[in-house]
This record gives sequence, structure tokens and C-alpha cells, in this order.
Amino acid sequence: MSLRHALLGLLAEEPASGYDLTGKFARALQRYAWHAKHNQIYPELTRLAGEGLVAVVAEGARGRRTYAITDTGRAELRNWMLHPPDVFVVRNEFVLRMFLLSTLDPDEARALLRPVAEESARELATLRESIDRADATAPPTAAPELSRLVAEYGLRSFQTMHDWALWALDRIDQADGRREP
Amino acid sequence: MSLRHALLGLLAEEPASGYDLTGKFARALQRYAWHAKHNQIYPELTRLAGEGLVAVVAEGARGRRTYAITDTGRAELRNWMLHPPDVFVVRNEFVLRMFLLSTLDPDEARALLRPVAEESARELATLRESIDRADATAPPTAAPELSRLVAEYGLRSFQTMHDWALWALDRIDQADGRREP
DNA sequence: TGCGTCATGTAACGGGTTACATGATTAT
DNA sequence: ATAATCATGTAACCCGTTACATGACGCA
Repeated sequence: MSLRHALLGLLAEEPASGYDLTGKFARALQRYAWHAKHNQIYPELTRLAGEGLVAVVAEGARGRRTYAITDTGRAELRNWMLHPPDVFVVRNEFVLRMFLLSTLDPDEARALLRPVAEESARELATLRESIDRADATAPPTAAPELSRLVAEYGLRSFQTMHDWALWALDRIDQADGRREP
Repeated sequence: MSLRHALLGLLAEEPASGYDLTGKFARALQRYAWHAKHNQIYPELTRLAGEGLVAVVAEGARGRRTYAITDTGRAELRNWMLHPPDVFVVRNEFVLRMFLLSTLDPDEARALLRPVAEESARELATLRESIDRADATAPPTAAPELSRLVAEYGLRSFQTMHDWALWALDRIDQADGRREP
């Protein structure tokens, strides 16, 4: 059950409402870490509050409830972080599709790989920009910015995907006896 | 519903029993593409057979049933492959944990990153070995080996993870004002 | 004969998706 | 006024996990 720990983790940074958290998933987490929508987030927040892991710290307009993590919640999050499972279960539809590329013929494989090369380049540019912006605003002597680490991981992952897609396209061309200028 | 397409894809290569397919998931797919166990695979095969996408082509000892993909099944697989979704939903607990590294202090983050560096190195070595073995046995003028492509993707992904973990450890050390010899 | 592997299943439960549903506030 | 955004929820269904369950075959 990773959703609750994702929520606890986000609330450990700063208090937020279900709506805010939904936005954070959509903007930051869902591209490479975890995906959830409001209809899953709201009931889970209610459950977490019932268990005392989070608490409502403010109520605003339109029924908005701002949650904050409690000490119990922090302890639960810490415990979860410090005890990772031995093996991580992977379920990645993109990689599955790449795995099954061999069921297609070369032209079709190329048609699938080209958008991969393009989209990874776009993601890469977006991430690079937001990292550069963050690096520039933070003072150079700042405390260890641990959140910078995962951004770098994302960056490198998209770079890898991009390089690989270009390599794969090239290899298909060669095996196919064709050359592109 | 990717499981059925994973099964169709594996059966597109060669006929297999539920037991065989369970083994393929455990050995090949589950580390980076898709995960499923026998209790999910057997019922799905029954369903696929009911819909005419696969068919039993042999029955052996101990109730073993060998399935093969049908023309209908091939058409369904092809259609699925050629129509990828606009956005891929990602749910990766490992990356989520890296995302939440910033909720820990530097010593704890280091303790989590060290095994990452080690395990990715091991995975890398295993994959490299099996790729080299496959490259060596295949004739150099062989037809486009599309299945070689995803192996390369796995290789590069683990390399990226490894390099990143070492970089992250180093960066934490620096920010922490410490040096390791 | 007994252990390991091959081989297949069922049932209950929990997590995640799709679809449905409502209403307040703010900006134009 | 009215559209966009903010803000929260419920219910049915499907997929995946955990636990339970059984038995045949091959080898030492």
C-alpha cells in the first residue's frame, strides 16, 4: 500500500489539502514515481486521519480541509522508508511494449520508437529547465538538497530512454539494410 | 489490461503452457517489464481461450495444456501494439522511495542508497552476461533481432541507476562536509 | 518411498479505475 | 451572467494479491 506513504511523504514537506495533493501527483509524481487521482486520494486521507497519521489543521472556503502529518504519521513514514522490500515489483506498460517489439515488423517498430525518442526529449527539456531554475534560486551553500537527487534520477532516466530510442532506430535501419541521411 | 497482451506476446514467439509462461514472467519479464503469478495467469489463459485468442494445441502429462496464439489473437496483439496510450501510467515503488528520500536525514539516505548501488551493479552484470552469450551464439549476419533491443534498454536502465546511486552518495557526502577515501 | 518439481486451480480481500455527482468561489 | 477553477465525494466494477488447495510424475 504505497499510496498512503506517498501522501504522508508529501505532507511531511508541507500541509496540503486533498486538492493540492491531487495536483502534486498530476504535476510531479505521476510521470515517473506514482499515480493517483482525487477519487483515491480523498478516501485515503479520511482513513489516515481516522488512524491519527494526519490531522486537519485548517478549513477554508468551499469545504477545503488542509491536512498536516502528525508525529505518529512521521514515525510510520520513517519506518516504511527504512524498511524497503527485498524485491520491487515492476509493472511498466511502456517497457512491456518495448519487450514485445519483436512481435512487429521493422517498419512498425520504427513507427513506435520515433514518438518515444521525441517525447523523451521533450520530458528531458522540461525537467532540465525546472532543475536549472531550482538550482539557480537556491543559494550555492545551501543545506543538502535531497529532493535534488530524485530530479537528477528522472533526468538521467529520460536521457537514457532518449539515447536508447535513437540507438534502437539506428540498429533497425542497419539490420534492414537501409540508411537514412 | 496488459496481462493478456503480455501473454499473447509470449505465445506469439512460441506455444507454451501456463506453467511455462509463469516461468517466463519470473525469469525475464518481472524485473523490469511486468509481473504476474500463476494464480493470475491460469484464469487469464482460460478466458483468452474462451474468446478464441489462444487455443490448446497439446495436452501432456499432469494435466499440462500447451497453448498457442490464434490468428484472432495475433490481430488483437498487433492492434494493441500499434495503438499505445497517449500517457503511460507509472507506479514504481522504488522511484517513489527515492522521491521521498528528502524526508530522511543524510545518514539514513546513504544507508538506503548503498544497496541500490550494489544491486544495480549485480543486475547489470547478470544482464550483460546473458546479452553477451546471446550475441555470441547468434550469427553476425542474422535477421534484425528486435528482442535484443529491450535487453539493451534494461542494460542501460540499470547502468543509469547504478551511476546515479554513486553520484547521489557522493553528493550527500559533499553536502555533509565529509569525505570518504 | 519419499522428495522435488511439474502442473493447475479457487476464494476472499484489497487496491485502483471508471463513471457518476454536487456545489462554492473567482475572474471575465 | 457564465465559464473556469476550486473542492470534495460515492458506487460499481475490474485487476491483482494472499492464502488455501490438490495431485501427478520423475528421480534418487
